[in-house]
Amino acid sequence: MTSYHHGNLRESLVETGIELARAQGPDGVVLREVARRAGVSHNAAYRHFADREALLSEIARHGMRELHAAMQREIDTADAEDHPDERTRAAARLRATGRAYVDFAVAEPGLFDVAFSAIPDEDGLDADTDPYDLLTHVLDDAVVAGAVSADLRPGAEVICWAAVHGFATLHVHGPRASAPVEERNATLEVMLDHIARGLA
Amino acid sequence: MTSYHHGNLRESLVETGIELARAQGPDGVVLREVARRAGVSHNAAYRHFADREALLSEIARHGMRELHAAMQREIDTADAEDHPDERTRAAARLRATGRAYVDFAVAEPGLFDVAFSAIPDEDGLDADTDPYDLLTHVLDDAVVAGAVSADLRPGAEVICWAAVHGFATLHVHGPRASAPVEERNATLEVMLDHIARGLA
DNA sequence: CATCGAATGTGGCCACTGTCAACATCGGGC
DNA sequence: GCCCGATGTTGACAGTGGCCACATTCGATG
Repeated sequence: MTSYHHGNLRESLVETGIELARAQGPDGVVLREVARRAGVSHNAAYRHFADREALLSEIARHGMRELHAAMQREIDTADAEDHPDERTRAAARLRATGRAYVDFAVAEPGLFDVAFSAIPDEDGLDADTDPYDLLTHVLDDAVVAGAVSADLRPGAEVICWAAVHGFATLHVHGPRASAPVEERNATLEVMLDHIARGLA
Repeated sequence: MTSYHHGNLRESLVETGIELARAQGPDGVVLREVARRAGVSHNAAYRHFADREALLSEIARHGMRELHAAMQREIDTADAEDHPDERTRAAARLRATGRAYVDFAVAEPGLFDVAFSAIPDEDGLDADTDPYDLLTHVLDDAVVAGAVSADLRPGAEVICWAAVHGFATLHVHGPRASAPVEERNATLEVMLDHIARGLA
């Protein structure tokens, strides 16, 4: 039954690590605990990861993919709704992007933390799993649709990202962590208003 | 010379801890290393701090004070400049606030990290050393001076803070850490433009 | 000034972690 | 069928945060 060789250890370690990351954040990803839960001796992980940081990087990569997926879902939902014109549709997609980002961070603080605290490994993310790439496309589309002025396009990714990322971190483990949900959501909408107006 | 009683241990520990925090961030603040550098046995720290987290909180408090001071300095500088009217002056102060925040984060990444990663101890910051309070006042003044519309005042602290905080964290240890300084500064100015226009 | 209790610092200990080196076991290609 | 590389295991080490019992010193009280 339990053969000497696990057969699928690397994947199991990553999955277990993800569980720990979700439950307890970066510090919860303890190599020995991961190994224990995977039913394997401590040290076995070293056959698949150079060190703890390498495992964290893999978990971070997964977190980024999840974040990307959550954003894509919200974008698609916004896209499927009725809109009077393409400009409005593009604006809705941009809003959805930001909302999804914050919602993900709040719903999965541990993963979110790991995603941004771990040093990414040498080869980054695929273009189609990188949240930053997604935002870039949404903004490009918004320019075409006339929701974002071409003059204001340069640097817009960073600005949008900064606003939303800061909002998320302040509310995840920062000084705003104790803010009520309704207030958080209301303020977020106001911020998204600002962004939309500022870029138009 | 080296008497049994240090005489000033608590303060020494905090100072040493600050050095470590500045040099290596939160993980660099190792109780035993702090004690070592303070020329005292490990464990002595427990007479002054409940645990490592308590020392980190104290360091975080210091970081917040430094951040506050840096912001205040920039604000004063902006205030001392010539301005055509009070509206412009208030806008300049708001910009200075944001710039100082980012500059501090980039200049003191370790302290900045500790300030926002450590759990603040029970009694928070004095009103006059809390960066958030400072921002609030700057915004209030800006409303009076007509640089910020009263309609847009609610939630403005959080939005300004989020934008600037996100910008800072993305550039300190996030995916934008490798961005060139000129680009960072240029983008920051654009973001400050957005904020100023968005709140007017 | 003497004394004694509280405050402060010490040394030893424990459980735990990441990492390394040596060894065990397995599975697939000659 | 055998052997070598890949994969897991065991044992060890240094380093950490935290607790305990003990040592030293300071300061208030007599």
